[in-house]
Amino acid sequence: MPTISKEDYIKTIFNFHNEDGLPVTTSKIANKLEVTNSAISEMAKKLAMEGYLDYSKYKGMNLTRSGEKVAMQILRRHRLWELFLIEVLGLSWDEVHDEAEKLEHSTSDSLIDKIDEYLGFPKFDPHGSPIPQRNGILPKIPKSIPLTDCEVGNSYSIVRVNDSDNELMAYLLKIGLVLSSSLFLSDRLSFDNSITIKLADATYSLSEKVAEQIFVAEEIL
Amino acid sequence: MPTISKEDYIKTIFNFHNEDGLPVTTSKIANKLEVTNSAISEMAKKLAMEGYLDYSKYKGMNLTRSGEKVAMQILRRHRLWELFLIEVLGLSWDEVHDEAEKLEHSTSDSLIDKIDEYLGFPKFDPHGSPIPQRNGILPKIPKSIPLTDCEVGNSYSIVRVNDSDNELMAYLLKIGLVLSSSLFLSDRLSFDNSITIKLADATYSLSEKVAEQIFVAEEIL
DNA sequence: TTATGATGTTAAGCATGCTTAACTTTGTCT
DNA sequence: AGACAAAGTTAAGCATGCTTAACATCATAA
Ligand SMILES: [Mn+2]
Ligand SMILES: [Mn+2]
Ligand SMILES: [Mn+2]
Ligand SMILES: [Mn+2]
Repeated sequence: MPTISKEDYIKTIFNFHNEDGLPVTTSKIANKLEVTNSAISEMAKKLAMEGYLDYSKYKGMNLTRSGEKVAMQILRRHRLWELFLIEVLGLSWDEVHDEAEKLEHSTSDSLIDKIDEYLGFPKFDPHGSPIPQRNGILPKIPKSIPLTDCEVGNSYSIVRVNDSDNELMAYLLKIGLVLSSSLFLSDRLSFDNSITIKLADATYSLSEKVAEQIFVAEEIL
Repeated sequence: MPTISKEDYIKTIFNFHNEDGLPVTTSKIANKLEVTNSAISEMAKKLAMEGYLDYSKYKGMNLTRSGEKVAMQILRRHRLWELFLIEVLGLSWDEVHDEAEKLEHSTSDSLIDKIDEYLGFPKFDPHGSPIPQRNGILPKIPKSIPLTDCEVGNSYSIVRVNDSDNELMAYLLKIGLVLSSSLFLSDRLSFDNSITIKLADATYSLSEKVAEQIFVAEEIL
């Protein structure tokens, strides 16, 4: 029912709210969607009018029940497409996000249900995010923390990666930092919060900004 | 590069031109796309400016080389998706056109090439229309005539069906009039040009408007 | 050949989703 | 508290792709 733009707004608001539980700010969405703050302010009014958002000026936004339902629908489409493109059509880890970003707006419920069935009703997408089920319920995610919050000297396994920048994805794929791989956190510079990690075959230094995108669980020894 | 609207305009112009070789009229496109004539006139000017059309007022439209290239691209996406949805995801004959009508605008060249490869580089879609190859070349179609031009007393096999109305498609599927099936043309009323056909299991009367959508080849006995 | 209806085009206006520029509110630091 | 910068909002305007209404051209038949 909503337009393509509105679907992307609603999805983005959900994702930010899901990160920290706080009302989502205008600037965050503007930055993510690469439009100006004023576009967000205007759209927020419309989405609130249409019942998708709770919004009061200067106070940020929260999805209503109805908005959350839309968000689940779009995330379901996005994440099932990502998995399908990798599993069935052989696209690579770093290509699927951009394709899914478009396909998520052109897929009927009946088609996405067929894809879900074809894949065997998977619970997680290729980057470790949970796939909303047909009933709108989001599978429980394994406990994980961002690499920025980890302790030097420990080993971790990759649980989830924020896939929204495909250049970053291509880099992580290249160095072998993919889902389920192990890493050892060997150092952190307090100068810039950059970290040093050991993967299977080599050692890499990652900036704080990169480390923020990577979510891990403590390795069970 | 063109917008979704423009892609649909260009595709529609190609299809009409392909039918009879004449310059395509404003009304035909307006009728097909369910917009007013004035929307077509305006868009024709823009598409001509952008180099996709030859167009002079009151004289109809023809695609340029550049317009034809776009048309091939969109038809390729549309028809490969239709086949893929049927072959891989199990959608039915009458469902795929509407899905493909949306997906054709959200599919990168690299993704559609993967689909093409997955299907084994097919030459025809599920309704008998040729699928443009990666190089933009349209496979040669088997010689066929509309059911309206057939002779009473002969047998024919179904070569192609115009799939743009999904209610009609569902009806044809229901009565077993699908690709490659045989029919015997037993009667024609000159009163309304309706025809009577015998399929494997039963006899049906089809209006002229329906018969126009069905293309057949004389059965080799 | 001229009237007439069908077909096609233009003009004005609207909704959507953006922009920039001007203005308002908020949070923070002194 | 007061000042200042950051964040957010509003106003005005633009492009796209439609609409309706008015106007232009075409085809054709008396
Ligand atoms: Mn993604
Ligand atoms: Mn999207
Ligand atoms: Mn079709
Ligand atoms: Mn389309």
